[in-house]
Amino acid sequence: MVVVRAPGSVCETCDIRETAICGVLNPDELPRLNAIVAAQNVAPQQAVFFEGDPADTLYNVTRGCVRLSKMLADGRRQVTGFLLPGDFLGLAYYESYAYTAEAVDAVRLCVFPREKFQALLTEFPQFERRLLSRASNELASAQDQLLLLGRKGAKEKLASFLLLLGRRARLRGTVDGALDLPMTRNDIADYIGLTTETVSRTFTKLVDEAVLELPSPQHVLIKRPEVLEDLAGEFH
Amino acid sequence: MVVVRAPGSVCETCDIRETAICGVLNPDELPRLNAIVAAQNVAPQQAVFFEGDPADTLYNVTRGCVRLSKMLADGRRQVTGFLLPGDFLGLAYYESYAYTAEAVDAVRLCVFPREKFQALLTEFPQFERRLLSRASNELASAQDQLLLLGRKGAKEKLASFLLLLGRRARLRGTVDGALDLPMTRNDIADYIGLTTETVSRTFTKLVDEAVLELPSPQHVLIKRPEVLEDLAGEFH
DNA sequence: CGGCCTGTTGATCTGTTTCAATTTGGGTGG
DNA sequence: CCACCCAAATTGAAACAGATCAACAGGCCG
Repeated sequence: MVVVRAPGSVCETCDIRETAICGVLNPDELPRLNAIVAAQNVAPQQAVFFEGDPADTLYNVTRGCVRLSKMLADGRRQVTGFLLPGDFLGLAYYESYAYTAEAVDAVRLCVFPREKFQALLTEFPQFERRLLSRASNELASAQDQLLLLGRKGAKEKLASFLLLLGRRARLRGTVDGALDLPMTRNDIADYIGLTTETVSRTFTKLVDEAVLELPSPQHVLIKRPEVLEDLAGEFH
Repeated sequence: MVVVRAPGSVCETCDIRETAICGVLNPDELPRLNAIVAAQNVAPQQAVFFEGDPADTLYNVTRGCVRLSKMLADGRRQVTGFLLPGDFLGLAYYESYAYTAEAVDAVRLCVFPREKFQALLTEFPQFERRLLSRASNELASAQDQLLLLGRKGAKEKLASFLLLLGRRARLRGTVDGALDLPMTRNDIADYIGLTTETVSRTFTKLVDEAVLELPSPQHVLIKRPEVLEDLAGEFH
């Protein structure tokens, strides 16, 4: 694990600062954060930490995609989330992490030692406020995912997943309708509670129905988003 | 909806104060909380609020069981949680609630107007700290539930559910192994992602295997908790 | 060039749902 | 107090979605 001390200007030039928690700090507070942060690169498929590890570090994803997962004793896996740049990682008010975090592709993280981070929380209340707001958004997303896993069929699950990725991609200014899937079919399957085969079959069904195009397995073009919305079936 | 102004001494005599968020306040801070709280009774099956309602109130459950749920457009329902006395309700940092909250049985709530509650948060930082810690515990539970919904079979799901209730009942000092189920089979089914019939069948299987006894549908005796633990399959 | 990992497709199998019929139990009114 | 009523729970039989098992294609890297 390579941890590099961050140069003094990292935060100022960080292009995801507004979307990350750091965004609540104003220019004269920023150096305080800068002082406790380090950068870390994680290679594809490498773990950031494992479920059960002592939770002594907090992270901010600045590049790449991080996969969160939990395992059953016999090896069945549930992916509980995918983190993208701007996402916060490591909020654990027990002493140990509740899930494993691994890099899907080449990942870069901002690393905060827990003690120092908590000191900053006390110093800057708006920081804690922001964190609570984050946590509560994550809770809402988790509940959407409960609905997906508990009550949706295969097609509905995949549709919801693609829309979710689409929404997040749009926030980060991608070409509308073009989606990049850094994760494998197996990762997707473990996220939406299916098998690789069913995910694959469902993709081909949606292609047959002209809802999607798949120039390559990791590149999706959403041709008829309204059909996906319909399938996702959210009540609004 | 009946909202009763609370008498001056409510909080002092509240028997769930230690387990609720209010527990972080010391005796001289308590009156400040008392000043903004009201009591509310909710009859069985009545809604506290609906998904989408403006989130202008926060609650603390002091008696009974509250069911949280989300619906799909066609009526399929996912129960996202059951709240018991001491549980906090209404943490929503959007303007509207992300789920519906309904009384399972006779429920009593402490009601906090959002504005006033937030003012208290600013005034007592340890209050906000506690809330963040709650949120992060809930997040951890939600992830357990994702694992359950996404990767467990019917028997494993029911086992996990009963163990969860058991753990919570033990915290509140019940006779070990005796469980009360205030919710219906249908509520359970919608919580663990099954149908009423499958829940019922799985109960009878567990009774046949002498893991449980069912003196009545709402009263469970756990005879062999180790079998349930085994079925739940948590990795520890 | 060859091997391997990922993805796709096909055939079969199984756990859970669905549909349908009973049974049980708690609450209500006579 | 008892009989009735209705919702909830249980049980059975049939259907189905998705899993499992298996084969094969394609791209990438050594």
